[in-house]
Amino acid sequence: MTEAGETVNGRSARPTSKDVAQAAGVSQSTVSLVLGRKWTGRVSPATARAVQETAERLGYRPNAAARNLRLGTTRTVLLVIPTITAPFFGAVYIGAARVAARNGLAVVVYPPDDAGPAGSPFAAPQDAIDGIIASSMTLDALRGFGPAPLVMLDSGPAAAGAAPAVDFAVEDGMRAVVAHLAALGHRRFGHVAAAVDEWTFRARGDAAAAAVAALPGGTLDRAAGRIEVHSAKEAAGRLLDLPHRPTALICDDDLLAAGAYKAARARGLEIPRDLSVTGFDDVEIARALEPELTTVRLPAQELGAQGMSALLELLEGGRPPSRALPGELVVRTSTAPPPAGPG
Amino acid sequence: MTEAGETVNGRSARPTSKDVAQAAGVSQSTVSLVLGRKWTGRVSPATARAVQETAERLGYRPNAAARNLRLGTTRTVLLVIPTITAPFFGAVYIGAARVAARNGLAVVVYPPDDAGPAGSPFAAPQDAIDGIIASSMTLDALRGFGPAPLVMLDSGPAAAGAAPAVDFAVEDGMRAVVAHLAALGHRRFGHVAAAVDEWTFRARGDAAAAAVAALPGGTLDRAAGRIEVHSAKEAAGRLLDLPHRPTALICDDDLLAAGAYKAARARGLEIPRDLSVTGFDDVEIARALEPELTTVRLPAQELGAQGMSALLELLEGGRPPSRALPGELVVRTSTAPPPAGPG
DNA sequence: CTGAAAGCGCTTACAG
DNA sequence: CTGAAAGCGCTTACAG
Repeated sequence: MTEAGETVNGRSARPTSKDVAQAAGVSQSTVSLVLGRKWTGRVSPATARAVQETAERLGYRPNAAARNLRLGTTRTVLLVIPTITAPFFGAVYIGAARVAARNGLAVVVYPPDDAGPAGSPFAAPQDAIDGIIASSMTLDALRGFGPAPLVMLDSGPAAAGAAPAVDFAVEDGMRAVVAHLAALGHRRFGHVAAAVDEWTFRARGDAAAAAVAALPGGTLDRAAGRIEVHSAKEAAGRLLDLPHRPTALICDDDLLAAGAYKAARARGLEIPRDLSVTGFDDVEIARALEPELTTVRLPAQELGAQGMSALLELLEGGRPPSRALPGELVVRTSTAPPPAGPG
Repeated sequence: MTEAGETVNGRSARPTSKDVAQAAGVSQSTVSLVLGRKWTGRVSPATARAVQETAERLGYRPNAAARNLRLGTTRTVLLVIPTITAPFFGAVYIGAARVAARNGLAVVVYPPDDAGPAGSPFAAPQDAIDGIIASSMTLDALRGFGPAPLVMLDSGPAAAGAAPAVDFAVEDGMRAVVAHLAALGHRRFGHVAAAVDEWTFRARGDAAAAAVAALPGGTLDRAAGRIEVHSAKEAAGRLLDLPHRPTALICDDDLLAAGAYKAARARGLEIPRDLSVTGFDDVEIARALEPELTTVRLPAQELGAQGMSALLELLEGGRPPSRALPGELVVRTSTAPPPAGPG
């Protein structure tokens, strides 16, 4: 291993544009022009080729700090997400990072854990960024970040009014869930809600309520839990212990559905024979559950990718339009007609 | 929203140390000294205080690019992991990022998805980093990254020979699993192996084989699958279809165990009555499964944290020792004595 | 105790 | 077509 700062023969191990210039017998500015792809019409093709070859041979890579200082730019953007451990946000990150890298940008994730920016012991990276993409939060939570080009993801119309936004059409997804269950014959629903004050969950809850209300004879009870298996089990249990218990549990999230499975099993209810259960998101756990979970697939990676594209457009002075990405109902084996009988 | 480069009253919106100097009536070097905390004995306390107050009032933050250029440092390190979507690596990231932030370092994750560095379309971020932490890979996979201070995580003794390393004591963990099952009375084991050529999985497999071999009457069959539910189900199924089928399935990973659950259910086997199953890692899915999974908890966050600490030490010229973090057997309800009978 | 100056490695007018 | 020079905003000898 050779350390970055090490010198070989009294010379810096990492060549600069000056070194390339010297080796190629041209001026440093010519090197910069050529490698910055601004040479056509200003440098002869032969010289350009020589410079390129010399740079390649010496393994030259421009110094990012110098470039950033000169240009007043950092080529890095901040991705603000509630948590990186949830597979959903991992996918958002991948989508964003992929588009970013294609455009020579780096993505730094913040905050690195579940602690919010406020009161966080973490150094504030917002000093060295060109823009911000925030997912699944309110504009309010972004106050600590100061002014910077901003794109909001999965944050609803309020955020969309203040910044270019990419959302999911979660209401459509939820309506598809209710329609699917209604078509199977269900009328008594339980909503296992995420106890998280975010637009995306309010929208899911409102859409479920509206869709059930539009159903002749439809009823909906609700219990909220944290997005965590045991809290969800407890919430779902409350619904299942109702005197007139629901025949279908609509969960705001796949992990919540895992908790609903536990609550059902604890009561000797078999899914989907005695109880139908649905999730939302379609993360890996949906297919790990037994029976596999009927859920709404949210294109998380696409969300990140489109968010980054919008930020890129914003950075270039454009006005990217806000948009909504459709979800897709994925019917698996956790849903079936309600049990016949007195229910 | 105000863009970073915007000017107000013909003046750059973001103050520099020169602005602070002018406002405080001192030289720019004094500002730098004071804010860099190198002023004691060189600047009078009164002046220092005045500078600090002025900087605060103007909302001054040093320009990172200028600082990096001058210092030849970037204050960012690369975290190279196989994938960010696996909850395990999310935890590693959090641990590393937490320690990094406490020391004013940023962490950039690479590669942003499952594609390896080789042939990846992603820009190479290794041009602007101070060091690298790589988790769960071979030194070989790091060839593209050139020389940089390096710490290896969860990569075994071969890596530890070349760089400071933090590993898990996975062999101990696997021995604890076998001992636990043996104490329950199991003798016929199946090993659902991860089809991943990494030290950590080879070590798990070898430790399981050795521990079972040391058991009077112990037998071990093996089947490998990708770390993905359906592939795991298929691998576990092969083991369960053996003429003399195992009474316990030892899985290299919790997700593999989820597949084993499916294989068992598909054959009408009830866990743990007819079959015991164990996992490894203790990620969220372990508790989402029904019954909850007996597994080995690997302190992933601690791995990231200790890795970053080691890198910090390395960056300061030290020689951090390699070390191994103990796992912990977590006994839940997926393990029980083997069924009595001809088995 | 304080300031003027050099220089990190780039990009980009500007002059020729 | 090519080069000399300025300057981005810092840190750190150096001079006083």
